[in-house]
Amino acid sequence: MSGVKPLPKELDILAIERKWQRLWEEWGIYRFDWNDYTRPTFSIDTPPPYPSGEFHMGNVLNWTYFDIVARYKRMGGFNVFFPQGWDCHGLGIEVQVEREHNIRKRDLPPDKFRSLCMRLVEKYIAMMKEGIMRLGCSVDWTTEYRTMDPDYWRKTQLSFIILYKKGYIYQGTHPVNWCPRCETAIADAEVEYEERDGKLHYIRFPLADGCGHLTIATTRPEFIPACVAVAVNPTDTRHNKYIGKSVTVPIVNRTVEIIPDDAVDPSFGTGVVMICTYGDKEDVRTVKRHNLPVITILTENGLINENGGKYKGLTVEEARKAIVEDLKAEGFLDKIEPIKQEIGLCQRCETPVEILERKQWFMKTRPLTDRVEKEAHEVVWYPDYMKYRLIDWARSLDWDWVISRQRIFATPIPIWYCKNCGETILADESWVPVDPKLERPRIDACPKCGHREFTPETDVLDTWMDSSITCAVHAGWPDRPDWRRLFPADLHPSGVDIIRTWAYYLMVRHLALFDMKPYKSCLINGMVLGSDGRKMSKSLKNYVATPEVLNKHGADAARQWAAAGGATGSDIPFRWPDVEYGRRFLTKLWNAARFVGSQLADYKPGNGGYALQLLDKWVLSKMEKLTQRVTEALEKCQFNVAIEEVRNFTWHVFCDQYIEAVKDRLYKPEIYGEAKRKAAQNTLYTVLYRLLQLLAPVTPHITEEIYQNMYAEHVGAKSVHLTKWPEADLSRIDEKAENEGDLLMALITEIRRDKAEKRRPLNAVIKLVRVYAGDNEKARIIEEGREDVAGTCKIVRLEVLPRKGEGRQVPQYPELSFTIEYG
RNA sequence: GGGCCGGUAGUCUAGCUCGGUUAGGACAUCCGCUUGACGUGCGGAAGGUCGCCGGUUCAAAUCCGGCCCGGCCCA
Repeated sequence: MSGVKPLPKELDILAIERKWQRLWEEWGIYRFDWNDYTRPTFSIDTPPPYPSGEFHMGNVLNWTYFDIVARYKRMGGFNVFFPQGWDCHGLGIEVQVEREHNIRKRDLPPDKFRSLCMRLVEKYIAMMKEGIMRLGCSVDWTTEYRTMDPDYWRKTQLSFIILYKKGYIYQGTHPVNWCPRCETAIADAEVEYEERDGKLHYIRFPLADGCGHLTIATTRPEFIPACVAVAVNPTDTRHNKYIGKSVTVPIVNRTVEIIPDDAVDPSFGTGVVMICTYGDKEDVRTVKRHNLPVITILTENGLINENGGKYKGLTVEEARKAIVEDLKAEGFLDKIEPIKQEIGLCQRCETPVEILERKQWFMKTRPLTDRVEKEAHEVVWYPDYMKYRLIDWARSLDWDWVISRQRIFATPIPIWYCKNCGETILADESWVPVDPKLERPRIDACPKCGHREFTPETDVLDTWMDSSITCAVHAGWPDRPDWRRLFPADLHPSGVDIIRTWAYYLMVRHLALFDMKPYKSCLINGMVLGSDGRKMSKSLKNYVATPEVLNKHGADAARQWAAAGGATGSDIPFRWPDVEYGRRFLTKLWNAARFVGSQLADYKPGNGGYALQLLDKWVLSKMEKLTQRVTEALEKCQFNVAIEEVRNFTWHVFCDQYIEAVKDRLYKPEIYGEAKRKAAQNTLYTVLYRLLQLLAPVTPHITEEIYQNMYAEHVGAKSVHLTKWPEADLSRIDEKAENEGDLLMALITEIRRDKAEKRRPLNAVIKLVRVYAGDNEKARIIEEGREDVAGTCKIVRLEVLPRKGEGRQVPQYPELSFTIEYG
């Protein structure tokens, strides 16, 4: 075996990244090996992203996190399963298709509309896939799937059928969140809240007995036609005398009862509120508690219906204005006050959400809440406190999960109804995938009445019904008999913002389906903020697009930003200086490797014949301790700690201190001897390799490039990413060598400091340094390292005296001092 | 209103679990140096009441209590 070849001077990081991305894929080195039963498996529940068309910096953060885990685990000897899918369905795509083509979903036949959606999704997937690849993620692309494909429908529908049969799914008429623009029900998790300026209206409701009136306060006067009661707090002495009496609702002249309700806040408004069906979620609770009637006054597209009388056909805003005018004219309106109010908005289109009753499909989730809490405690969370996001959310839910949507681009609900008797026909497990709108059930006649005609369920499933079974689907369910080998997933990664959806829905669905938690650990990433500390968004003009970052500094630099930007789980601002620092580190590492390579032309790895010097032992010992710290940090998903440890060691301990200290030894074997030179060569070769391994999960491209040039032949592994993660060699941990080496480094540093203060170049030759070591022991240590000290500082004559003396003190060792005579 | 997270040099951040080095690092700033890997570099310097107030302790950035200010989630 020949010596090590030097690296080229130029580092074209972008070209290197493209090259290795291509070769890794060609070699298929990230494929999961289904036939390997020797290594333990490690499965990652990659969240299939919603194809927005943009692999944004938030995705970069997220994917960097779990790609680091994947690479670390792979090197740790695991058979890593790293799948990648696409969560295609949903309102977002529909809304975009409607905007792009200036149509509404009902303007086209459903399958035409659907194919427009699919075309858009395909375009977006291609763009995002490019982003994942350019980031250098070690995805097993043979696993790629799309939830909009019939094969995935099959799995979603199968899970629906199983849950139906287990009694988790029911159809019912309950109030649900409703987006009047999208014209569909949406779940609690899809409602976002925003504080807006509203108005509080004080309106007189005459008492039915004619003796005066009560003044109610409401932000939604347009709901007066739907008023079914007026409520006061029973402890409110101003109003509780009216409980049981009646008031006349203005405008509609309906008489409603005054009811007691603890939920009324006496300090809000007048302490008298009207209960409408439904102005907000509190109305829903009150109506249920008191068994009040329901008057629906909104149509599915948010207009006032016939129950609104003369206001029929108006929008909510128009109706509000009109009713306020009428109240004013009739003298019922006392005053209007400005107020801050939280209003619910549709997550996808930001339209204010209403509450409507309409027949919907639900999944029972609340009976599982205790179980969810128990299992959440069994999961290992990174960071730990994030488990409470899940638990608190689960506890806060007061409605079951509405899983039907009145949309098109989604998985169909596999249900028909008998045209005669209305019997619900559930698809058989063998029928799926099926679209009831295009196929009839595979039975001759209704089992109940014998009728032969059926109507399809036209509602479709919430997209979260697709994406909340990924842990099982990734593992191979329902097709692989051995799917429980990869279930539960070892790691579920999630953004802090989607714990309430993704982590939660995964948990309830898998518990309901398989009575088992879906993931063993949950890795949380924070949000990416703009450099101004606010959430990154295009409208705030603090937005940075991923391709701009990758084109400028490459994936390895961007990944360092993601890994080092902050503690795991915390929000991370995007900072160009961080990326630039990452880029400079790559250059530094490259140059260090280039230096090492240039010194190893005659070096044969593993040949021995060297005599390790104090500083060699010093750096090797520190390297082993570094290995322990990095391993420990990665085990705990503390990526920022891991990368900072390696970068600081590489830059400062290895490059600035060790390499500088052994240069003279390397250059002048005729003075110091070949064995000592070989010791430095061996140390350089060993430490650099270790650094490459420790860095490989974070900066996979540059470490591969250096590995392939300098180590592959000797080490034998096809890729640095297939080498075995280093275990610290305890026999090399040498406290004595570290302490003694620290003393030498302190002395060298202080001599350099003297040169800096005297305005002399660092390589200025010093005629004489006289060291007063303070005692025999320190004198011995300095004698042992005298060659490296003298060589590094360019000292012609180095005298070491064992006693205390005059001159410049070394701060860490006050009894140690020296005098300098420059030439 | 409730819950959670955070408040450390001009900026960002580590350390806090388990109290004890001179509170570590990056960027920016200042001074020097073209040193046979690297000026995308090297050496050096300056910059901190660790949010505020109390408590525990020989000892608090770290533990406890209260308060103030940001952020997030939920009512």
